[in-house]
Amino acid sequence: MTTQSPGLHTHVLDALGLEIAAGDCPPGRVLRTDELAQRFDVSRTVVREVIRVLESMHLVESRRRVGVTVRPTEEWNVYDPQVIRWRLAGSDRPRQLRSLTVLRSAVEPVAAGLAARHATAEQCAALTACALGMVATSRGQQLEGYLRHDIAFHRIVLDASGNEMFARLGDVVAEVLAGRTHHQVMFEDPDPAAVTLHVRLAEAVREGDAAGAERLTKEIAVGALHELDVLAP
Amino acid sequence: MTTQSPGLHTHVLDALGLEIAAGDCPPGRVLRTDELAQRFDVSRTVVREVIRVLESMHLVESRRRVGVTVRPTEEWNVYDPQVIRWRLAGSDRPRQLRSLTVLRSAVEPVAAGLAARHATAEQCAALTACALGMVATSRGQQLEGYLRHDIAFHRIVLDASGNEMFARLGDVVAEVLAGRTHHQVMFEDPDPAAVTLHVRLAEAVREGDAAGAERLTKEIAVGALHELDVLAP
DNA sequence: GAAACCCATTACATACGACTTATTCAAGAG
DNA sequence: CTCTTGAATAAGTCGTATGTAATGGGTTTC
Repeated sequence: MTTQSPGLHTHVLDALGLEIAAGDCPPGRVLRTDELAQRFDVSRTVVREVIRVLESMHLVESRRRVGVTVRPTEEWNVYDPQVIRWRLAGSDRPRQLRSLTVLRSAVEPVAAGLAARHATAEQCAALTACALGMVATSRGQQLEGYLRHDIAFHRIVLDASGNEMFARLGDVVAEVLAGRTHHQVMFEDPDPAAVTLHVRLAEAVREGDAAGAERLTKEIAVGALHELDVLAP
Repeated sequence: MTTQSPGLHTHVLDALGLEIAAGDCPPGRVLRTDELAQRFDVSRTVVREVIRVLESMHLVESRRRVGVTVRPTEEWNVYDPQVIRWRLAGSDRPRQLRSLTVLRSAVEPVAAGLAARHATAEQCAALTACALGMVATSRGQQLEGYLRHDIAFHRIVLDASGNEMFARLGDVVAEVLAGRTHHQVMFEDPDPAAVTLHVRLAEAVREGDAAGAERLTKEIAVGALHELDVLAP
């Protein structure tokens, strides 16, 4: 998905991005383009393009005569899906999941309220279908299927809000849900209460009940946060 | 601030980014690296680095034999501060301001609630100072000074929330506030009610009143949305 | 005549080497 | 001790050459 083509550029970018996001290169560390070219066995051209991309993500800063310095975490473009993926693959994945879940708890209720007002008939139908799919896969170790419906559900709500900033968080939410499912052991079936909440949320949106949709989404978010508290220190 | 050095790369990137964000290059339009190199009178190397950066922002897609195609708006990384700046400079600035203000109305109340719980003494002091600064500049055509305090105020709240995703929205909020102030005619003094709300919000955070902070921030957001409704169609 | 196959064209992808420029650091002059 | 100056350094820029994949047309085949 991310690596559309196994090009040289993509490979080096991913490797470097992962290293930096994982903290292997602490802030202030300087990288030399020549060294990187040698290390990855690519030309300086490719390295420079990668550096430029990392620079646009504010992960590094390139200055003459000094080299490429890793910037402190607070300056990274943490909303870049690529950066999110790199960080979720690293060691502080729990902290990252918590930050993102708190963000979800702020955004999704408002988005759901807007969705209740603006959702089209097609979106309502799709939402109900996803909720049904979640019910159908909620028992019997079908976590992968459940995850797929869960992701689609939240993406539709964000899209239906009619706000493009919300809509573009669909990828972020997908990463969070996938990360949560794949992180913890997959022996447990999803929380039945959460399934019920999703079904009722689909109803609320269909009926245009903005306040109800917002409240139900808040409950879902609280459940997600609580789940994190239980499973992560 | 953004353009630290008037390098060739930065110049071309800004020019192309602005063009695309402004919609001068509609989605599907193909650009040729050779043409761009000629147009900007730079080498293909520079153009390719720029293209790579635009590609990482999902503004364009580069494919062999076909060229660099502009991607549809829905796929852009609209949380990239650079993209936000480009779009705010373009023609659909009102729409953009509305989207971002709705995002603020979702995020900032929750952030304020968290800030009331986690703010340090220094942050509380700085918040109060900003509120005082807003009061001091709220009359007599001192909009620039008011804006500076307003931006600092919201940035502190987002920082004090302790959530890095919220904290990183400080730049976005700054762009929105600056865009709003510089967009509308600057003859009018800021809304006195908004000033009062900020003062009370600083108090609520200092007293650790999370619910109050959240409610006050919601009121500020409602005011901002209403202001947009009045000034933009 | 339609579908499958092949090949030449095209524009990006990668590489390499030369030169430029800004920045730093240190040595030397005042 | 401060300021100036200059040498060293690593990124910035450029031009060119070659690799590579996707497209479009032409040919073959059934």
